[in-house]
Amino acid sequence: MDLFLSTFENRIDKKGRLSVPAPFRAVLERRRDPLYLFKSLTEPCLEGCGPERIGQIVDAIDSMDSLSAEVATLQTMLSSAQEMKLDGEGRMMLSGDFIDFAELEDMALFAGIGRSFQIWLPARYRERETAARSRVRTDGLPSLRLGGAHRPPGDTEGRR
Amino acid sequence: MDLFLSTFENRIDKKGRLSVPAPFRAVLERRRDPLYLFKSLTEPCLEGCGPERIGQIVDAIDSMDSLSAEVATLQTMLSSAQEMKLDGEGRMMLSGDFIDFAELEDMALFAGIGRSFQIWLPARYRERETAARSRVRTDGLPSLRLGGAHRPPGDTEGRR
DNA sequence: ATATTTCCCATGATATCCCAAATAATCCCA
DNA sequence: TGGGATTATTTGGGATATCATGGGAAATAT
Repeated sequence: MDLFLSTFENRIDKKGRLSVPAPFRAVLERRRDPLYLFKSLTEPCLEGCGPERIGQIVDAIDSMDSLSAEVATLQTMLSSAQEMKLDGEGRMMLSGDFIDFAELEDMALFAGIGRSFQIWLPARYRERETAARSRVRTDGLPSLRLGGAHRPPGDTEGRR
Repeated sequence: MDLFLSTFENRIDKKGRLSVPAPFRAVLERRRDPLYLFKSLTEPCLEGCGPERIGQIVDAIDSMDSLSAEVATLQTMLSSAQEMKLDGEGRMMLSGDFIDFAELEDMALFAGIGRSFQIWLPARYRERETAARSRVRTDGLPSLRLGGAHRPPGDTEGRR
């Protein structure tokens, strides 16, 4: 299983170009997948993924009550999604809308989170990471029984 | 079942390379597993493991409410995780982020803890080990029943 | 025609590869 | 059991390749 992991910080040059980290490009190229970006629903960052994840969102919407507010919310994810084309060096151009949404300046931080990744203003990402780590100290670790074949509580079994 | 056991102390050379102890490499090679490192959530050290643990975290995230704080915590783990590529001599390159986080200098101590291992600044690890042992004297042993095996009183611990 | 995007090549920084030296562990025979 | 020889492992350094970045020129759009 190849995943988006680790973080990378790249410069947005004065033409607005941004290199996608080579390891992330490698994941997509191995799968011959194009890259999609969309605005996060929950945080001031962009989300990046391949087409299968977009498909999951579409499927999730199809299975819901089409009149519900949740559907309208999820649809905004899709309507903000763009297929990104990369130049020969693996760079993409971010639209002004994306830059404004994530409040990006001259650096962008890519944070791999498994099947997708996020793009943050570096300072903002670090704040969030610090917050997560201090939460561990107060609330303890998320219940993950490492080592055994355990499932986290709330897992009703068979995903996907 | 082969496990990561014992401790090893290796030098970080001026290029930032660090040999993975041969016995640890042997465990991974037998399983044909790549090595992953990530920043510990609870201590100033790095954690090393195989892909199964990373997969557990990815699956746990998928099965949880994506708005929960726990998910953010687990994402922090993944974002700090890197698949380490080893050179022909079994060395890996530590990123500046890893070195800063664990406050490593020119030596790194590998501590095998079964299914995973940790990487510490040697002096810090020894502090912690001393503290753990003195806790045993003041607080008594943690409750651990090893399949009914008894330890004769005075046995300070099972080193080989 | 002017601005913006895309293509192409150049460059510096850094990671990777490859071979060699130094150190530590193991073996083997007396 | 000792001690020298052999092998495994760690460490070092130079050469090579990869990658992020920058800029000019060509292409496309406004």
